[in-house]
Amino acid sequence: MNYVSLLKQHNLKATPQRLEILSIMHQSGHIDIDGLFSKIIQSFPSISLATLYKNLHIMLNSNIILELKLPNTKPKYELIQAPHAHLLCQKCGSCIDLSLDTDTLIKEVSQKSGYKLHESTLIFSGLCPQCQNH
Amino acid sequence: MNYVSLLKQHNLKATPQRLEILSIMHQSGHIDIDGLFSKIIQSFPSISLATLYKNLHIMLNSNIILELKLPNTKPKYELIQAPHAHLLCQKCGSCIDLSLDTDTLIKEVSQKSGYKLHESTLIFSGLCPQCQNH
DNA sequence: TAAGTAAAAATAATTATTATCTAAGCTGAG
DNA sequence: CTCAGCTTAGATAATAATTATTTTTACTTA
Ligand SMILES: [Mn+2]
Ligand SMILES: [Mn+2]
Ligand SMILES: [Zn+2]
Ligand SMILES: [Zn+2]
Repeated sequence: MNYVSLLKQHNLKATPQRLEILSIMHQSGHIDIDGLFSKIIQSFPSISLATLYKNLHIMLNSNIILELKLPNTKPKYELIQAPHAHLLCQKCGSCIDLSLDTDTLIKEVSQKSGYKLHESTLIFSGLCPQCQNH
Repeated sequence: MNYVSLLKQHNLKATPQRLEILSIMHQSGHIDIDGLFSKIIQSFPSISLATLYKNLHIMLNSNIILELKLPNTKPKYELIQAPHAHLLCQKCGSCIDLSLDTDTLIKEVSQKSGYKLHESTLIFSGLCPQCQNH
């Protein structure tokens, strides 16, 4: 994926810092502000949390990334892809994607409730396969 | 419901402040820290946010109440009842309960993923019936 | 090149949350 | 009943998290 054009599509300058944020997110999948900071500071030693927050907000508003509010932790950020659910391990703290047919679920709930629904946040918490053997 | 015995069941003292917190939550359904504070201060003018946070944490740990992390707002708190999903209106900000068979959903996801799941957070966002007519 | 713009950097300010300390209230042993 | 022990509210301070402001740098283009 070409992040330069992704940013330009949203009328945002493709600065090296922003490209690195997106690249880190691509590698990490789901990452919180501190994880992001400790990684990006390696290539941009002078960057500050303020710059990071600023860029996260800008990219959130442009719908390039999304913010995942999870129980018991700081919010995590990820690149926007197809809508999906999340699996959380309460022991090791891992968070992984779960492809799930959110569309039909949303339609069902829309009918049932009378709401005109646009999005869903579906988080399932428990023990991942590894953590079950301990 | 008798909040005195509810608290005692969890080995917590049934102080007037805690009882009032629970009573406000019962009336309000879903309420954030500021809403809670502005209500409770009417009956307990000397209470502070610190006391409020302290008691929320205690009751969260005892599983008397739960914390709902919603997009774009401060977390809301509610009494623990049967597991359910939530409907969020992006226009008026309302948050209401949606009874939904979370059990079968959890079972499906457990099978599919290999996780041993204990709980789910299901939030649907969109427009409530009222807000659709504007 | 000079002007205009957008973003990074540096810093300050604000807000949100947690920690510490003291005093008050309840409880149960003697 | 009374005192010691324990829990909590209240008061306050400290920390953490986020946002705002200002200055500097870099890029674009006329
Ligand atoms: Mn994801
Ligand atoms: Mn609810
Ligand atoms: Zn795990
Ligand atoms: Zn509405």
